[in-house]
Amino acid sequence: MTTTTPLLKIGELAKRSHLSVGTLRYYESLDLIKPADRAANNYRYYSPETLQKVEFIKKAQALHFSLADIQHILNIRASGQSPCALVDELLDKKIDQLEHQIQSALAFKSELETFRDHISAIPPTAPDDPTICHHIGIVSLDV
Amino acid sequence: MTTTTPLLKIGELAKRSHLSVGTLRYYESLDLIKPADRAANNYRYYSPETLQKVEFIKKAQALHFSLADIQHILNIRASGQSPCALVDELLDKKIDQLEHQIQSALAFKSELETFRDHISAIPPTAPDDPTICHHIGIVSLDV
DNA sequence: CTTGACTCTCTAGCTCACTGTAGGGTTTAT
DNA sequence: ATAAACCCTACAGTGAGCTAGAGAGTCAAG
Repeated sequence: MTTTTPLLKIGELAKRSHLSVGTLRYYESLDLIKPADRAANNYRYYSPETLQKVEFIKKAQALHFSLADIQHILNIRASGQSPCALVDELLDKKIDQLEHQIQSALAFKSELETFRDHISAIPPTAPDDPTICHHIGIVSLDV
Repeated sequence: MTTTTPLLKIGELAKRSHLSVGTLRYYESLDLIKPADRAANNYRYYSPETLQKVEFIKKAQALHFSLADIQHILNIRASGQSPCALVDELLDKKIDQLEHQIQSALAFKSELETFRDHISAIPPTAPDDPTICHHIGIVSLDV
């Protein structure tokens, strides 16, 4: 009693993956997925494993991997190797990037706050003043 | 002894502002600046105040205001009003946005770190494993 | 046999702040 | 007179990840 799992048309795959048909075709254009078959009508027919692949893509995206990263991971896997080392490396990189982002956002935020405090003591630029806005006019970004 | 300050050609303005000629023309396309005159040769001739305006734009950009924001500020100024209130409001908004960014980056970073620690205990996906990469396979982002 | 829901390809558009190129005209210095 | 250096317009391209639309073909149900 072998249940033959049928191939999926793109709409079906879209429904199950909660991605749009357009997105799936876009992924194909990036060689992330490809249909197991193209019937005479030129319709895409996907093997059910494609759903796993798409879920993988979504999970990797949730980790903020780019589609290019994901393509790379998928290529390694397709060549029969384990992509885990790459994944770990990318993960480390992401964490480092986040740390950088956080630090510079913190620094910039405190700069802006200092700036805001500084300008709150300054009256608004008068209409006949040649300056556009003193509040910005004084920016040197060391405040 | 009145020194008549001459009008600037675009290359001169570019040099003094350390912006490219292309950028200045781009700013004109966004109505951020415009030449005081166009001579018979169709060259742009800028009044020296344009340099102040361009410096203003650069300072506002340094505060991470978008060109659309800047255009808005400039329009208010051009209509004879003080844009300072708008500037203050935009500044507050930026600070709030930064705070949000920082918080979500922090949260996401600790999520990634937890995830990394979690997967470091898991062996790499074997080549004959149907999973693409266990390290990502287990992502649910509550880890 | 027709209607509606699907599918296809190809193209363009979105955001943002530019940069680069092609194909011309103008000015300045020698 | 000529060559370098400048100026002009108009359009395409960048990155990321899609979305939307035109125009056409296909399939299943009633």
